[in-house]
Order: sequence, then C-alpha cells, then structure tokens
Amino acid sequence: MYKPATIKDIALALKLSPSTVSRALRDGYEISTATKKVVMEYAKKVNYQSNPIALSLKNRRSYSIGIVVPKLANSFFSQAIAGIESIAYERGYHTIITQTHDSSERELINVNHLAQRSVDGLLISMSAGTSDYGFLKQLHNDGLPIVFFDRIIDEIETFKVTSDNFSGAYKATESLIKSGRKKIALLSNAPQLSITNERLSGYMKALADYHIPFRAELIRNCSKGGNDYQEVEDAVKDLLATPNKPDAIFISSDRISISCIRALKNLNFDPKEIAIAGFSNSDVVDLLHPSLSYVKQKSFEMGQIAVEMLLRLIESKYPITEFETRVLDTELHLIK
Amino acid sequence: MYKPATIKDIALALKLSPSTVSRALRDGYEISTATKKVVMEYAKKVNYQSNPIALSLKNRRSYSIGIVVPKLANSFFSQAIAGIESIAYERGYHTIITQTHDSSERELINVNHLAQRSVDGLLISMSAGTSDYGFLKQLHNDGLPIVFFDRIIDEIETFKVTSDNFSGAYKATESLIKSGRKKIALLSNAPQLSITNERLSGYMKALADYHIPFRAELIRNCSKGGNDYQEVEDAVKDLLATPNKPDAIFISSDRISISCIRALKNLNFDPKEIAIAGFSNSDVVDLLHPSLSYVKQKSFEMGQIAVEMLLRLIESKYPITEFETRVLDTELHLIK
DNA sequence: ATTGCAACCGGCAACGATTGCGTAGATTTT
DNA sequence: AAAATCTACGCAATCGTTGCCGGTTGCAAT
Repeated sequence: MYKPATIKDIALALKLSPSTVSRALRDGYEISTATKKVVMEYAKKVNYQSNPIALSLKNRRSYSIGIVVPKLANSFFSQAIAGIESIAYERGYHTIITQTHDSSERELINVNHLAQRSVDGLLISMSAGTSDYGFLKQLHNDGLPIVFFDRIIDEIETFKVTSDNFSGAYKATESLIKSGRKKIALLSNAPQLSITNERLSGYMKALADYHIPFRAELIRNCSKGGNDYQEVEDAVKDLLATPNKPDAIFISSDRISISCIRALKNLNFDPKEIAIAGFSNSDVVDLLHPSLSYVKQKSFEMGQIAVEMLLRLIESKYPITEFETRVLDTELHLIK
Repeated sequence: MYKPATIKDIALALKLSPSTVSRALRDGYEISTATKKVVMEYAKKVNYQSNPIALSLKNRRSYSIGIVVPKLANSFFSQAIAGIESIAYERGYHTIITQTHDSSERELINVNHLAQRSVDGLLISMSAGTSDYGFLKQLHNDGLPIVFFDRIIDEIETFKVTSDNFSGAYKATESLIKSGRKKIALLSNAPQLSITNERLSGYMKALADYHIPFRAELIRNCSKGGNDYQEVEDAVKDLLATPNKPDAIFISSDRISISCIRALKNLNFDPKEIAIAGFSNSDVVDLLHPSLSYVKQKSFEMGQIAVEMLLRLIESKYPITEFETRVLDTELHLIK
C-alpha cells in the first residue's frame, strides 16, 4: 500500500507536536530556528510532501482546474489545452483534462466529478448534444467559477472566449466566390452549438453581399459533428446528386472537413469539379488531398485567454459581476 | 464560495447524527426503513453527493487513475486514452489525463501530482527525454500500482503492453523492398525509447533477409521526436544530399512521418523518386500527399489492455508478483 | 419480574494538515 | 520581589466521512 510520510510521522519521530512541525515547515515566526532546522532536515530526509487531499478538504481549494472538451483527438482542442496548460502551470495550478465525446451524459458525469474533486474552477467547451444547461447553472449559482471557450452558451453569465466565427465563415465563403464558384453548399455542424449558427450567418452574409441567391437545399447538417463518417458521406453524396448541383462546399467544422475530404476521395470526385473550404485546426491540413482552403482558429491563444479569465475569477477577493466575452479573429489560409 | 450539502447538513436538518445519516444513505442494515426514507428523500432534495475528497482522505482510495502521455495531439495517444476511458468508466473509475510534451521535468511534476492526489494507479507512456527512472521506481516500491504502455521501460517490474514494433518495422521495410527500392533510409526517433530500438532492429532484419547491405549513413535520429519540424527537414535534406542517395525512407515514428511528408513537399521532391513508409496512427494518413504506406498500432486496444492490467493490480487483495508483457501486432496499410 | 436480544441510533476517533488559543518557562521590567 | 512581557511550543477544533463501540428502547422468553 502506497503510504507517504505525514506530518504526524515527523512529529512522532522528533517528539514534537504536529502543530509545531506544520509551523516549522511553513517557516512560522513562532518556531525557534533550531527546531525549524531539525524539522526541515528530517522532512527532506523522508521526502515529505504535503498531502493535497487533506489540504483540499480543509481549505476547499485544490489549485487545480478542470477542463472539459468534446474530443481530445480534435486538434483544435488539444491545441487549446496546450495554451491552458502553459499559463496554468506558470501560475501554480494543475489541470485535470476530461473529454465527453460530444455526449451530454458524459459531460454531466465529468463536470460533477470535477466539481466534487473540488477543482477551483472549470473551463468548458460544450458538447454538441447538450441542450439542458441546468447542471451547469446550478454549479455556477453555487459559486463554482466557470469560463466557456469556443462553444459558448448564452444561458450563463460569466467570462467567455470564442472565435469570430461569423467573419471566418464569411471569409471562407467569399474566397470560394472569388475563385469563380456560384453554387456553394454548406456542410454544417450540430445546430445546438453557438458556433454553428454564427458560421451559418457568415456564409449567408457572404452570399448576399455577392448577390448569390441562398438555396436551402444546399445546406446539410451533420448533427453528429463528424464523429460519424457515414453521416458526412451520405450528406456529400446527397448534395452532389441534387439538381443544379453545387460546384463548391463550405464546411463549418473541423472534423466534418476531414470527413468531407475523405468522402470526395471515396466517391472519386474530380477536385477541380468541386472546390472546398472549411474550418480546420488540423496540423496536417496543408498536406491533405484533395486540398482545401481553411479557416484556422487561434486555439492556443484562446486557451490562454480562457484560463486567465478563470484565474481572475478564482483569485478575486470579491465577487465579480462585470463579465466580458472575448472574440478572437481567425486566419484564412488559401490553397492553390 | 461553492459549497455543496454535506452529511452534517442533513443530520442537522433532520435532527439525526451524522453517523446515522451516513448509514442510512449507504443502506446500512441497522437503520429503520422509515429513517432511511426520510434521509434519502432529503438527500435527493438538497442534491447531496458524497465528497470524494473526504473519502479519499479516509479510505486512501479515490477510484481515479492517472494517465501520463507525451502528447495529446498525437493520435496514437488520444486513441489509447479513448480505450482506457472506455473500460475505466465501465468499472467505476475516473481518469485524470496529463501530458508531458516529452519533457522529463513535466513528467516528474505530473507523476508526483497524480500520486499525491492519491490516484489508485498510474498508466504511463514514457517521455522521450527521460533517462532517470528513480522517481517512478520510488513510487512503485512504495506500492503505487503502475502499468506501462507503448513506450515501456525494463527498469521496473510490472505489467506492460506495447506493440510488436520489430515486426511492424520489418513489414514496412519489406514493403519498400518489394516495391523495388534498395536504398532505404531510416528516420528514427529518440534513441532512449524502447520502441526506437525495436523498430531499428526490424528495419535491419528486413534489409538482411533481402540481402541489402546496411548503410549507417542512411540512418538519422530525430531526438526531438518530430516535435521540432526543422530537425526533421534538416535530416531529410541531409539524407537526400548524400552520395548514392536513398530511393526510399522508412520512418519509425508517427509525428516524424508527418514532418517528413511536409519536408518532402516543401523541398519539392517528386513522390515517385522517393517512396516512404512509416509508423502512423493519424486518422487522416490515407488523405496525405505525398502518400505513404503506414504501420498502424492497435492504440485503442492497447489502452484497454493497459487499464485492465492496472485494475487487476489495484483491486488485487494480495500483492502480485507474476507480471506479463503483452505485445500487440500491427497492421500494415499499403498505399499505391 | 428479570433477563436476553434484537433493532435502532448516537458519540468518538481518525484520515492529514492548519490555526486560534492557551500556557509553561524564561526573561525583562517596574 | 512582584508583575509584565516574550518565546516556543501543545491542545483542540476543523474539513466530510465512516468504523467501532456504546447506549437506549421495545418485545419476547424465561
């Protein structure tokens, strides 16, 4: 059984009381230098480390923050996590990472687990399937600091950070138009998500600005968000079978972009016949074939900003009532 | 301040003692059904959930397991984690995921953090930079259950699971030979890693079996393991500038495979001139260009097996002294 | 009427660390 | 010499939960 040394062990060994040992280790003013020296040395000898569990129980602080994302395999999220960690470690916090696989049940379980493990705060990007935010509202009302990033929600008032999805979608759609395409389809993510609607708006605005009629039959929702390849392939096949079929597709999600490329390849479509542009933070997107222009989000920065907001909430002495929603711009990468 | 209901709160409200409430909630035999009912109902009303921190402190069990991997952005690891979670959740355990970015300092910090947060056990795939295993030996000797996966080490006796890297490398090299290549270079990972050497051996054996002379000047180590693109590009450039230059490259690591493809593209090499094959678990490897044949590891299964081994260690009543090292076979995917 | 025995519930201690308060003994002050 | 001050430490409570021991009923058997 794993059993590290405790303060009691030290106290017993040195014939002191636990209180004295504790104060000596924390360099308390009321302890003689002689005693301090003895305690410090013995502590180092037995490799004493304070038990964070006991401290959490007593102080209701754990110096750890919980991260909840839909999928680690999604580059955007693993990059954002790297950004979070870069700041968190610097400020003395640990991170506990969990993924939901876009399931709201798993999300509920993970969030509760983190809250009860007494993380000091929560960074969360919502799952596609979640429509009931009651559990989050509850925790937030009970005083748990929460910051939303990327997939944010309106229902809870707190700090949030996301991308300028509207302008990202606009730019991508515009690039397709400028390359001479006029029949531009939209392959979209789960409609519950904030980002889905913002990207849809950007797409529609671009069409409108360039006087291209909006055609509802060129819109396809992949409610499983690219986690299910078949759903995407069916959508693509379906799109390309419509009368007056599209000559371009704008894809409003990372995973769906990849699946769409695979579908076009599997269906043996000529890359020249159909142009594609989509959101993606994959680090190999420039090596994919067929290639696509892509909108890249500032994932790392978003993670950094999110955790800074969270630490502001956590470390604030007085309740914060003024919140901010940061919106980061996106980068369009044109291929060809 | 976030403050959920406790047993004491319930006891106070119902004018019972904490012990009674505790037993009622756990359906103890010595509590009347009437009391149980009252307690259960009130508990549900105030949304009581037992405090895992307090339980961890008391029971020295947390029903959570720590995961330490080099990089979440590496598909192999995110897949393995998915495998781990699939079993862990089923068995009532939570997972705490941390990444080291192949830094041994971060590894040390993360492992200690997990050990002290009293995880019940540890699943670890070693960082490229680590050569001193003292901290792990210490924890292992103190009784912390540890299982190694993928990047295993010899220095600690416990359960381990890894891939048949020798045969994977053999098959990949053989495929290059069979496609007519004779001057096959090797782009290799950090030499401290177990998998690096096994893959090197497989490569050499294939050369020997097909009577192709081994040429030391065709071997390049990327000790930063593909985390540094420039290192890989330099190695590739260097390889292709050697006299009697290679007509194929076998790449013995996931991230380096990607970087190598990018390097070949950036250096404008004709894909027909130089064939490549490498280890990769990327889910988009079939869409990459230039394309490569790839060896895929059973990452998900490896995660599942690792966590099953760990749970065996954790839940065993008596110390286990007979250990096993599972070796999973690999799949070769040929691209033409 | 006394004993036995369930059934039912409460008090205390402990897990590890911290902290307000108390105090013994030494030193200084008046 | 008596009182005040200071130094250096111990005691006990706390965080939430549970194991162990004890105690109080009510009821049946003797």
